[in-house]
Amino acid sequence: MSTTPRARVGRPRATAGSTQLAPRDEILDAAAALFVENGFAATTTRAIAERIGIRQASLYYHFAGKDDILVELLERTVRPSVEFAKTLREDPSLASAAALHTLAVRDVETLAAAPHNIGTLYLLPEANRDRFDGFRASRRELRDAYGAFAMDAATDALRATWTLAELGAAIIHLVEIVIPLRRDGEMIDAVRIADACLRLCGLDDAAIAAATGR
Amino acid sequence: MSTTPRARVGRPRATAGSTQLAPRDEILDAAAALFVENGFAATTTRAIAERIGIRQASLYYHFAGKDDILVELLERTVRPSVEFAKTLREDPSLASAAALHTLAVRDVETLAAAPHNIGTLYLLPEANRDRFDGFRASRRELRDAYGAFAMDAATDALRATWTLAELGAAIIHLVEIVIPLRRDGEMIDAVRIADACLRLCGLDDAAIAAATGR
DNA sequence: ATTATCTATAGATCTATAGATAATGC
DNA sequence: ATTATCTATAGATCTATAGATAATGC
Repeated sequence: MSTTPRARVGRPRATAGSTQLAPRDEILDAAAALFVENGFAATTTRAIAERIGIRQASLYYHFAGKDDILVELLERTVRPSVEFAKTLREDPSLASAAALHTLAVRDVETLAAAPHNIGTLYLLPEANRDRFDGFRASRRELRDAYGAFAMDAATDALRATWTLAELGAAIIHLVEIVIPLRRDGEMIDAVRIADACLRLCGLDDAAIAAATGR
Repeated sequence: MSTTPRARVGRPRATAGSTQLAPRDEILDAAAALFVENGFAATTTRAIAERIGIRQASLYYHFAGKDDILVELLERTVRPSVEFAKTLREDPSLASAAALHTLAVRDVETLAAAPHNIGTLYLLPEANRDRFDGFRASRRELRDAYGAFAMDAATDALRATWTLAELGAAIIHLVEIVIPLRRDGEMIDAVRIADACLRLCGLDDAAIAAATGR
């Protein structure tokens, strides 16, 4: 019943560890776990390689450098959210408050389910370096999507005192509370966090219930 | 009018930079700025020393190792909050909701005003290492103080579904949203964040107004 | 004598490159 | 021929220690 393990092209690894993933994905997975656990600078290329059973130098066949591994991890993690936000913006039947709530729930659930609590990478000091400005641009895009929904949903009083970028930043960080909470092993409730996002916009319980169809 | 600069004990520095701070505090300040900017592992002892105009090896007269600098920074940053929480708990005239709000406002303001946005150190992956368990214990103490106030102030429905530690963790992370917001240059409003902490406990606007005497 | 610095350096890394090698593909 | 690994290593660090030195304190 077992499928014959198809031999791979290229010189075999010294330690034959069977894996289903493509080598590049193995590296990304191992690096993610280690970056989250120890940080970027403290994670050596040797540690990444050892975790998947290859030699340190072999990493460089798949990535030009250690930075490039983090670049790809950050991009892969943020991109689905940006794209989901885009589809929500294009739905004319969806009120802003409902869109904001939907986006927040989706993001919280994604962050809560992602392997290795990979959202932690957003909090690394290195993620703010210029080298990773592709990621930072995506992040700004997501922030502004949150901000646009929020400004539209917010009460007049709030709209007069917050900018779109400020409100977006506050909400995105509220959503990302799930990251440290998960690290601490605490309970996560996507709807409760999404509700809090709407409260931040000045909506009361009745307005939240109306916006979310409860 | 200028006070005569009093000569210091010990061999003079190669580059005479005038400073008011004790050398130990100079080191802590420089290290804080660099740890926040680049992270712990990426900050070299040489970079810290250069920032204050001493040789790399001279750091070791004041600290046994790089870790000990971070230990002291973390402890110094969290301790005032823990102590303030303790004084609030000992005040019998203060309702829990009011105490929670007061503590949150104070913490947000402290984090917002601290040099170098030093609260960022809490987010470093290294801060979770065993080596820094003194800090982590202080942090748990603060979390549980928040949790105790919050559980006491919360609605029955909430008390039935959250543990003290969970609610404390959620609130402390909500307070600490100020750290990334400040890094991004966004506006900070301590009262708004403290209000959100009470909303997280299920209090409505009227209850929040009552608790904070508005 | 004490203090706070300095110079010099050992020993342990760490990243990335060069070039060899052992598979499969055609 | 192509692919994906391996071995070996250069060059650049980085932390921490040893011991000298230049001030003040008594």
